[in-house]
Amino acid sequence: MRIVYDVLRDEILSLDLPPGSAIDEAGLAERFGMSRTPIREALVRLAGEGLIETLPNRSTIVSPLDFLNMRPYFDALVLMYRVTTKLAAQRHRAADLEVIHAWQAEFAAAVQAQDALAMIATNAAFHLAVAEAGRNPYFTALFKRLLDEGRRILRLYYQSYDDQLPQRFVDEHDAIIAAVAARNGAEADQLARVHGEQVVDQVQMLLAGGMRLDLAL
Amino acid sequence: MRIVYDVLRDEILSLDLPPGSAIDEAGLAERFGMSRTPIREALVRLAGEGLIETLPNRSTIVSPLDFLNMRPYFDALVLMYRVTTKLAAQRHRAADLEVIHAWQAEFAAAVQAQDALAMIATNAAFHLAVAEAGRNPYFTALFKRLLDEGRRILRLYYQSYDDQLPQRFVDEHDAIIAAVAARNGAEADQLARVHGEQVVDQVQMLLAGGMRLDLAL
DNA sequence: TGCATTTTTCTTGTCGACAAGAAGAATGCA
DNA sequence: TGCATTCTTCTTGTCGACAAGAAAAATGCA
Repeated sequence: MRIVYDVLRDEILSLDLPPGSAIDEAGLAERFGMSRTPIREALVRLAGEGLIETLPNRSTIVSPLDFLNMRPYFDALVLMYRVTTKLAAQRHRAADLEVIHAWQAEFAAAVQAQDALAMIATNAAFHLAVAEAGRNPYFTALFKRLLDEGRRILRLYYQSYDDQLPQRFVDEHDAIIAAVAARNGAEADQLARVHGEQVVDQVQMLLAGGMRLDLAL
Repeated sequence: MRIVYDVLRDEILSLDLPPGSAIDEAGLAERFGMSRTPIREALVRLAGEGLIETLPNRSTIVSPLDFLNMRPYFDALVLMYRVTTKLAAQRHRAADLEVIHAWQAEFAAAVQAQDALAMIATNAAFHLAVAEAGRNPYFTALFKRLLDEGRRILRLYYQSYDDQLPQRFVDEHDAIIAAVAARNGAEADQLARVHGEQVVDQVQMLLAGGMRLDLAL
């Protein structure tokens, strides 16, 4: 059922269900007050998105986070930052900008309030709104998946600022909005690249250092 | 069950199940000699990949092909051609080149034999092998999905050559292999771009023209 | 006691049957 | 006859129970 899928997905992405933990169908069935059949359908969907891994005839577990080879993840993330922003500059319509502005306002508010969880959510929503304006469902879908996967990783990132994200990020978002509004694809691309690489560098520095402790979330 | 998923997937991509046609669970259950439960699981997986669309409490149909807005599809395809080839140049290992060479040989043979279906399959396998050498599962997954989706579209393309693909494509593959082997990322990127855009231009010419007839496949 | 083998016990995978919901057919009324 | 409403019929969604398979426990033998 839809509900089961949504709840489990959120619990996985928020690390309520820690990576590697086992998933018990019968238990979930009891918890949600329904039969195992709809539970299994939700699990199949989650497996399709790579959020859980199902060992045949054996247990199914929440997909582990692989902190060793994150290079591919970051490469993909930065490229999607770039391409979706560039496309937004080229293909956006007036109404799109309103949505983007709205999310940027919420993001700024979250930064102001030093609310880490809200920052993660609104930042993702901001960039997704930009991606939507680019009108390429293939890129948007991959980007969404990367941002979701990132919810499990980026949390470390925000913690490195002690729940305090620099104002600079808000400014960069504003610059991106300006480039998109001006339909300047090259500029939008460049800004998105810098914006993305900044996140990546920071997280990699964290991982290179002794940030192992936080993984026990 | 795995088998059902594979068979249905192939029938959809090969247009044996035409876009828009209805899918009957009970019928499939009888055909595969099993209960509806495993059938449904296969359908959920297919829906997750966008190959079928399921109207709640109503019928489920094979996803229609949208020939009007294919721009996003082509944009994504060309970008994935480029980025996977470039990464292959940067990250491949010796063993990867052997696999790539093997598929290129099969592709050349298919062109020689003027076997359109084999061309489609081996061309996709060739580019996927290149993508695998790039070692970015996010890009590879999207690329695979685009190539699969392309099996339903590209067929038109190959028909435009009357099942006779120019030798030029084989040569371009060779050039790509050379750039990858030389670890020349920029060159690989450029070659992949031209290669991809060529396919796109050709298909778009077909669609602009009166190629509507073939859609009744 | 140590190891191989059997048995038990879970978990997952599959089944047949029933419930729910929607589209279309049939009916009744003006 | 035309239209709204009820009823039928089909398809999908869910259920509880059973089958299959794997890990763990127990047993037997040296």
